Amino acid sequence: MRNVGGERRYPTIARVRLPLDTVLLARYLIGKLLVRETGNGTLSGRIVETEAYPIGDAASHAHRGMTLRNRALFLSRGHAYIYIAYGTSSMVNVSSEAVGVGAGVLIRALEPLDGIASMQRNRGVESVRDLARGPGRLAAALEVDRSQDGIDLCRPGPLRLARDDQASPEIGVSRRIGLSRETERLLRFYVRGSPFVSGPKRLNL
DNA sequence: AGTGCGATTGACT
DNA sequence: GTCAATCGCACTA
Repeated sequence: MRNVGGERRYPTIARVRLPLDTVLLARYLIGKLLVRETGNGTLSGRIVETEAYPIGDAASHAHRGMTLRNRALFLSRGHAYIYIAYGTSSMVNVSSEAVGVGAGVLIRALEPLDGIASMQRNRGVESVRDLARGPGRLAAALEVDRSQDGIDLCRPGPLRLARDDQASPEIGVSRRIGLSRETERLLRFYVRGSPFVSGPKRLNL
């Protein structure tokens, strides 16, 4: 979506447009845009991979109740929950239910759009394909960390969601990645055929 | 105050 | 394909 000046526009997504269900939201977010405004300009990417962590899911950080770390999961749908995994990688999630209900959608990969040169600098990597292929990588590329935890992604600000008027991509479904206590439910969604999707090949068919 | 564990990544065989 | 680095945080006492 570009205007005549060639600059991409990022229309925000009203909260009421977000599905009121974690799994539906995970699917809905495929093809939408994640936009990061920094002092040095705009960084953005198309969401090509998500995972749902719904109500009652034993693997969800919200499963054992609200804590200092996970409280953003209990905000109304469309707020950022950001945490650090393995001491080094920040993970970007979207809260996905009503206020007081803990659930979220993990954004696992982006197709880089604007600010690619900045992302390459942030990641120390040239390959555009590898800039945001993986949850920790995309956070590093977009300069996202715990200081954006709790931000409303449905309002203008340093981190937000945006629409993109493109043909709806073909969405694939698989089990989730990287969980030790694996559930059998199909809670991972991705753009079929996209080179920007993470995960083993057999899960991306 | 101490312990154990990851919703990962990058380096390596 | 394997494997270890790394540290914030929840949990136990």
